[in-house]
Amino acid sequence: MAPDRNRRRIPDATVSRLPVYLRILGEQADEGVESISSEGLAELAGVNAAKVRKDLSYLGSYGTRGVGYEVAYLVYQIRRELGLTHDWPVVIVGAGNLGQALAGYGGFGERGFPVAGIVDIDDAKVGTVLGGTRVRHIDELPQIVATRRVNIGVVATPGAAAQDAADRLVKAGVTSILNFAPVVLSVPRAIEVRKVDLAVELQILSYHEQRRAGGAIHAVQNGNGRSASA
Amino acid sequence: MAPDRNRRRIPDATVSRLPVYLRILGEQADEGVESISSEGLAELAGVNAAKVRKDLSYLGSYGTRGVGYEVAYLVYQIRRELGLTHDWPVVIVGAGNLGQALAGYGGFGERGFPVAGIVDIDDAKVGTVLGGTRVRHIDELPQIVATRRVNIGVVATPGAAAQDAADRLVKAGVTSILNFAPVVLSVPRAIEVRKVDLAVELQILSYHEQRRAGGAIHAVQNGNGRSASA
DNA sequence: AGGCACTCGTGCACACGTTCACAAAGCCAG
DNA sequence: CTGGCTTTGTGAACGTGTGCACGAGTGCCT
Repeated sequence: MAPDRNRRRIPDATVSRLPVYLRILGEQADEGVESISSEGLAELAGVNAAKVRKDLSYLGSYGTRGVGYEVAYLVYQIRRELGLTHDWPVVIVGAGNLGQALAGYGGFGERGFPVAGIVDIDDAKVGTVLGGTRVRHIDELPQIVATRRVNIGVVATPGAAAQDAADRLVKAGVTSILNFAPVVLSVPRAIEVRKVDLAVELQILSYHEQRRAGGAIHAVQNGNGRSASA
Repeated sequence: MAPDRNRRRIPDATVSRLPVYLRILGEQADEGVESISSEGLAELAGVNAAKVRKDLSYLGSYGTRGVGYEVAYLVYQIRRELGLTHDWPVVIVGAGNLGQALAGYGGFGERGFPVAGIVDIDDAKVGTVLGGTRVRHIDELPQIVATRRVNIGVVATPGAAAQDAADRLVKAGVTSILNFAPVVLSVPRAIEVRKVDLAVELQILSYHEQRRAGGAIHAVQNGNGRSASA
């Protein structure tokens, strides 16, 4: 059999960095770079070189000592591990401000996540066209999920409607959800949920600003010493 | 002096959960709930009760044993700790799909982060009105930041323009940045950067989907056992 | 062929975060 | 006032993630 089949579990922290490496490697490939060292990649990703090596070691030993990593091969391996060897169509629930922006944003399809459909509960919105996709009624959700083989749903509704949206997605057969609504979704254990909450992000920044202002006499004034920040 | 002035450092993990508690407590207050236990709050936030207690203990001892926490007081304390006692105006760079959605989304101002301005480098977009705010040219950024006392900038440009946007924000005097562009920003150490990357989130979901499909014979079929997921 | 410079892969120690478990503290009933 | 019930606050154990430091390969140059 193959040396080791994919039974190794990759730590969450690593999984969340692999997409960053992948994007950078893609850019490097476009620029004609064929080989890259852990230190070079680390610099571009804004992380520690040892971390890069450890992260990549979970995929297997795909580097060459004394040389570095072959960019194209590494791209292939990361894509394979992340399941990006084929497209994952997504369905968007909610055609408000955010849903429209998401549907209109081309970057989705380009990166392997084509919008299979966008639905809303409001009849006034149904029928309008967003980014080449016609808004359909939420009752058509099961059909869209089934015929387009959708596994990933995006909740882009107001908070009050989010749990209902999630329930419908789950019932329709979706197994992963990306939630933009500011609520904690309650779903069966087997469903993977990730949350993006703008208010939370801003409040975290607010905490640091407040701390800066309220506390230290040694208010950080030193302008320089650049550091890459994820 | 006061028992202990705010010189305790709150762990990052806790800071990122406080906004969630805050929102839930606000909702509870609106429903007339006056007191809540760590277990009740934990349930609503989808976390462990011990974690809630430890998180809240970093703010001080604001609970009452045998009873729980007084909702209104806790709201006040969390808001104070997060620096939400006053508004933090934000400036948005980039009036594309995302920038428009952010400006149009009312929830920003409501939560204490009014949009002080939105700028773009494209003259064609300057002058259009989004969510009550007129788009101005990016050259006006320093003026907006100065006159409106803006500390927080939002980068909503395409990837290629993001570093320039960040540079301009920093030069204008912004000290925190929320970055939606899929690039690692290089900024002075003193600047706090948080990143929101949709492609990364989707790719993480893809990883789990791929794992589900490729691996286990014991494909998780058990429909129930609800769990709250952040 | 041998030595040297370079870079990966990883064992190990440390830091951070989570969870358990329990004493301390408050409330209430009788 | 006492005893019992509830819930907080936190010490301690555990698990996960990070970063150093170094052995082990690899390629290049002489």
